[in-house]
Parts: sequence; structure tokens; C-alpha cells
Amino acid sequence: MATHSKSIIKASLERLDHKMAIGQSRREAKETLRAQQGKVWSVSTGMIHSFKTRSVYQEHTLKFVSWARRTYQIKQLEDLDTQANELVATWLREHIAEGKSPYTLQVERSALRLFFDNRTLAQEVSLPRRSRANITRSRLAVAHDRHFQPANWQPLLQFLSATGLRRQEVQMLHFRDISQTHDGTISVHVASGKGGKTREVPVLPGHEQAVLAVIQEGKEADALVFPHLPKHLDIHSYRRAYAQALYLHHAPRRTLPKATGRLHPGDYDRQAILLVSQALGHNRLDVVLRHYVR
DNA sequence: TACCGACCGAGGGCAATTGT
DNA sequence: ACAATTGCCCTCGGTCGGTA
Repeated sequence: MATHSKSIIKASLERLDHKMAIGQSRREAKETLRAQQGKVWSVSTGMIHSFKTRSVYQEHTLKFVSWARRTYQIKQLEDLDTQANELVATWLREHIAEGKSPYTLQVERSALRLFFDNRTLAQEVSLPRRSRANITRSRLAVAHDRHFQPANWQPLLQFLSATGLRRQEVQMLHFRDISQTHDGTISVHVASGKGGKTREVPVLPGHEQAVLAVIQEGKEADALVFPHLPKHLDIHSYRRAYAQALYLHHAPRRTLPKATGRLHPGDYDRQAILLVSQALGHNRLDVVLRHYVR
């Protein structure tokens, strides 16, 4: 009786388990890596540092493994390893042909490169560019919107218009985070934004009342300002609108940069873009220009 | 009873952000 | 400009209570 060997799925999960490095600083690991092998394009440590990355990478990896087993009858992970490069290339080409988003293709390749410990896996397949012009998120009306009635959520929506917070940031906002100094300046403090960063968010001039309305309730400092956020609210679209309004406020003689074609330094107010970038919680002009004001 | 608004939860994805 | 990683949108298939 032959011993029952473990399934290729089980073996894949175990391999992922061994790549977990929760709690270890990715930044430090990278600095060490760079000291050893000099400057490299790639910034991977070969490990997974967050649960989110694990779940996303696992999803893509298992899909690939199942496909290989189904299509090529590969039952052992060792057999998959030896043909990984050509199979991943085939897999990616199929997805390109299916018209999957460049963002998705990119994630799939990153996941499999980490899984197979090969930073150049499927190098011969060139992925389509991620182009700003093709981004649709928070740009158009979608079917989803019919499940949401703006009229019923006015205080929240006006607050979002005034501050442009991310969903996670509004969710975690406490009354203690909003304050008003004696000269009337309102401060909205984000204790832990994306990447764990802290910042003070400027209220969009002219929209102060929307923020004051929220704190006049006289709630306890440690209570959440918005204990419940409707699931079908596109919070990001308000963040985008806030960014655009703030830009126009700081660059009153300008219109929004043109939506098509390549921008040149004279096409926008650099200082105003920088201010918007800081308000949003990252100090990069390119992110604002790519995702918010065009 | 039919319909509507609101919401849930999971899966399939795409977008945002950080970094080089 | 390119690559890795993380955040969260959107769809789908429902439930549920109110009300026309």
C-alpha cells in the first residue's frame, strides 16, 4: 500500500506558512538586504509581513496551483516547481487575453514570484501598462449606488466633503480627535492613517460648519464619531472631490489639470498640489496628479 | 402581496500607496 | 517609469422590516 502523499494544495499552504514574517520590520529587512546585494529594483524580502498580503497572495497562488493540477494533472508541488516558469507565463498570457486589469495581473505575478522564490519568473511575458486614463473607480455612477440614499446621510457626507478622510480613518475617528482652538481653527487629527502615519487634516475652507455640526453633540471624547458607516457609500469619491476642491482653493486662478495627455510643470500649481498631497496623507505629487485632481 | 430601501457577507477583482 | 504590497470597491445572492 503506497503511503498517501499530501495534496499539492496542502503543500502550497505549508510553503506559505513558512514565508510568514508578521511583526518583523520589512523596512529593516530591506536595509539589510540592500547592504548585502547593493541597489536592486525589487524591494521584496521574500517574506510576507501582513495578514492582508497573505490572504491576497494565497488566493492567487491557490488559483494557479488548482489550474495547474486541473489542466496538466500536476499532483506534486515539486513537479510544479520545475515547470513554474513556463506555466506561470502561460497562465499570465491567458489572463491578459481575458482582458484582466493590469493591476490584477501585477498582483498575480507578484504573488507567484514570491511563492516560487523567483524574482524573474515569467519575465518573458510583458504585462500591459497601468494607465491613468483607464481608471474608473469613483469616476462614474455604478449599479451599486442604487443601494445608497445620500439624503439620509447628510451629516456624514458633508463631513467627508470637508475632510476627505479614508474609510478606515473615518471609521476610527473619535470625538477627541476633533478640536477647535480659540481663534476658531478646527483641527481634525488622524491618529493612524494608511501605513500607520499620523496627520492633521485641514478642513476645506468654507466647510467648517460641517465639522462643527458633528462635534456639537457633546459626546464623550473616547466615543466614535461615526459608529456606523454605510457599506454602499463610495467614500473614496468624496476624498477625490475634497482633493479637487482644496486644490482649487489653493490655486484660485487655475482650473483642474487637463484629464488627458502628458502634464508639464506649467500645467498645474506645484505648491497647491503639494498642500493637497499633505492633506491626503502622503507627500507625493504624482499620487495626487494620477489619482485625484484629473 | 409586491415592492422598496437598507444592509449583509463572501468572492472576484481593481485601485491606492509605498518604494526604487 | 517600474514593482511590491495593502486597501477596499463592486457584484451577487440574498434577508428583513415597513408600507402601498
